[in-house]
Amino acid sequence: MSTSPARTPATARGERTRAALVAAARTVFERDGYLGARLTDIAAEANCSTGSFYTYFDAKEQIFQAVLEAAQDDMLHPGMPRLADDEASPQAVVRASNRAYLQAYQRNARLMQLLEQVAAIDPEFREVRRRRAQVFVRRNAQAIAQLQAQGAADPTLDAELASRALSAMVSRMAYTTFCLGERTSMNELVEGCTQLWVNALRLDDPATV
Amino acid sequence: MSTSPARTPATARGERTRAALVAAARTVFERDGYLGARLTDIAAEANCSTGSFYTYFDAKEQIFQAVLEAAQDDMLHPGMPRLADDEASPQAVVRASNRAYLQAYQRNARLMQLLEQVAAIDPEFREVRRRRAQVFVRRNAQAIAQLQAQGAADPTLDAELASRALSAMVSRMAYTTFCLGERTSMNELVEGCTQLWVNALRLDDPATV
Amino acid sequence: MSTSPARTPATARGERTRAALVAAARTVFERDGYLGARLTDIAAEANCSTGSFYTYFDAKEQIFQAVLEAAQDDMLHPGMPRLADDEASPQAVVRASNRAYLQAYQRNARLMQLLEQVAAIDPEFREVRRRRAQVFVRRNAQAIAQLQAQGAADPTLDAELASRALSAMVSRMAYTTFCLGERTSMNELVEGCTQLWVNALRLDDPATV
Amino acid sequence: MSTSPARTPATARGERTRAALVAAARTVFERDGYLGARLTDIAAEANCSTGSFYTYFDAKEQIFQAVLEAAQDDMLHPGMPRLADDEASPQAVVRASNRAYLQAYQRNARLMQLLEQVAAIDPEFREVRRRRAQVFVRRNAQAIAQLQAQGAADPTLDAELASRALSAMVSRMAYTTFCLGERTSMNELVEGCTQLWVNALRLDDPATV
DNA sequence: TATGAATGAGCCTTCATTCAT
DNA sequence: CATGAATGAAGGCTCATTCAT
Repeated sequence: MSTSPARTPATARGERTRAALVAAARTVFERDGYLGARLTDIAAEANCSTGSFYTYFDAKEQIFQAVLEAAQDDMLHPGMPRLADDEASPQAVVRASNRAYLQAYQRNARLMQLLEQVAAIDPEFREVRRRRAQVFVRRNAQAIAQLQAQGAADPTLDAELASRALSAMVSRMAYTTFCLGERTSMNELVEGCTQLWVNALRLDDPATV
Repeated sequence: MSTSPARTPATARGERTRAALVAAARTVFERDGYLGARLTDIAAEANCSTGSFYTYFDAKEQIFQAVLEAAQDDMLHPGMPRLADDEASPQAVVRASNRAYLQAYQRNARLMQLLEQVAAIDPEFREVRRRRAQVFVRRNAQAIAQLQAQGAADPTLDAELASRALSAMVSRMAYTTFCLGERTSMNELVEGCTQLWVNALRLDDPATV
Repeated sequence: MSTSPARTPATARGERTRAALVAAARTVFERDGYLGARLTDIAAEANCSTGSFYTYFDAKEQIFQAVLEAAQDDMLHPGMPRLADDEASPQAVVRASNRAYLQAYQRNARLMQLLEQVAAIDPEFREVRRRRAQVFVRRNAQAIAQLQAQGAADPTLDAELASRALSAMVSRMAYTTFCLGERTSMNELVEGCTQLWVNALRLDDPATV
Repeated sequence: MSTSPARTPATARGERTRAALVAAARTVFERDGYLGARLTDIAAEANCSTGSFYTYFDAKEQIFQAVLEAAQDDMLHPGMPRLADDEASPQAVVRASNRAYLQAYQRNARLMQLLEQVAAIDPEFREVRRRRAQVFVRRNAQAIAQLQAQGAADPTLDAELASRALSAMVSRMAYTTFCLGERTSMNELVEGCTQLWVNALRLDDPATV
């Protein structure tokens, strides 16, 4: 699964069909859920026969993996607004970072919910989700450690654990808001999360500044 | 589903059969997952016929609901150590509260993972999970508001949002640790979460004390 | 497979259904061949649903195994006419034995052809066929050895190998005649095979008598 | 099928492709069995497209037929060591003949097993097998008749039936040994079969000499 | 000729649910 | 109440064969 598609199309026509299947799969998955999606429906949506599905994928999991991969660029590298920008205050960086994350989440909300669904069912996708989360956790842990080194963040925190916890917090807020329909505005979310980050890390505590 | 069991056993014998089914269901669900569990297996595990299953339950969801209810006491009211105890410092209360929650989660980890699984699949159980979470969020939001009123917590925070975020944080740490196997000790968890709560609420900030 | 049916019916009704399925299977197998037989057809022929098939059998092989077992009594113990009869001449015994075997083969010709078919496809049934053949080979090898000990058969023969070869000879004659339609009368067969056995073992050679 | 290949390649390139397909088919058939072999695999093994397969063959049976034909020379005319050699004793001729047959069988054991497999499934190939067998049966029947005419073989035997039976015997011994793995050495086989032939035909009975 | 993608009929298998005893 | 056999809709998957390039 890690290497996703079993067979790669050799011709342009094949490339088109495969792409059509992946697009159709996303549509059907988002419409019917992972379990509810039938390969038949995906093929139909892609205007091809069920046999063609098996030309490119071995099973539902595999095409879901392909759907995720097709969306990953947008989800993993949300237009990061100068995270390492020297001029920006740590607080501004946190805010920008949270906003970027939350907006990317919102854009791909149906897909994120699907990932939650599949991860709850299939251990292989729990691993996918874990890896995805870890990208953010690592990135944030390093930023926290750097701030601690600069004397700008609470030095008694375990950077790794704090990153895990605060990242989980933002991620979970995104999930409840965009997937479960908890009614909160983007601004509230961004500001609320940012304030909690800032406080938790003591970014503006006079003692740490 | 909301009113859980369809039919309540009239005889003692029926009571026993029903209880056996619920216990068997928990065993089978925890062993095979929600989707993997077949009603046949549950009946077999309970040493009764498949027909008997339908004497007490209408469907798989319903018996899962019953399993949850049977476990709920332990999960919802984890031996709360005097939350409103006037003598205890806010920090001590947060710590005790987190520890109680995390320990209850650990005790019921398999079931919590199941709930995640089912919630990811079935909207009715998303609601169950939401209600369960809300109990904690409310309780914590009230505590936060009270501390704010006492001048002991950052007054600029939105108590409701902060509670949602920080509760989600702890809950998600519990999930990754006890359900996904992230290796963190109970003490690390309790202390890490507590410190982040304390910082985030500015419980020991001189300015707020 | 060796222990054939996975689940044994508990009630009389189940017993009836299972028996109906086995009978239907023999009919369908003999009509359509092993490969051509669809589980659907077998269930239909037995007047039950496809689901019922799976109540008693896991797969086509398994029900075929059951069909064989149901027929085995007639095939393995063909009314052996006093093989160890002291009064009978060895030649008479060979003749009677061959006749009994060939008649049993003829009675079950369609099934024997099926067994050949399945054995050619499935290694497990090659083993079944081998075991069935071995029963005859052993029995005959012992008879040959006994005749040798009595000075009534060519002592230079390897009794085991001779038995294997001569048994294969009769068996193959039965196959080509009753399954492939080679036109030979039962009498020709019996007499021809018997004469070859008698000669091959030198049963009436003056030197060995 | 009887007229084997549907289309004969016109160009040298076509000739090469066709030959590659036949060779690949033998490899795949021997590896996966007749039923297990997919045309796709054969084409892949021959390093050509599935489409090309249909340029030369109409179906799986047809290429199997081609495989058999390609191997037939070695199988039908095993370097017959002067069968009609006047100088050799009948017994020596039988021995040489059996050895030649058994060695040819051993060389082509996988293919012979395949032929058994296909013959068990497809009536057309039963006919192929029958014709192949008949070549030997005829040849042997003529030899037997000749020996009878010379007063060297039991004159009471039906030459045709005896040939059928004794040929089947050798053929079946070859099958069980080389295809089913019955452990018997080539020498044992040759000597055992020869002795049974000699006895059965009474080739060295003083009365017939 | 060669290519390899596209086709789709066809069969197997599962399991929640019903029902006769 | 208990039993467990019967049901059958539903969907996954294969692979021989066709066809557009």
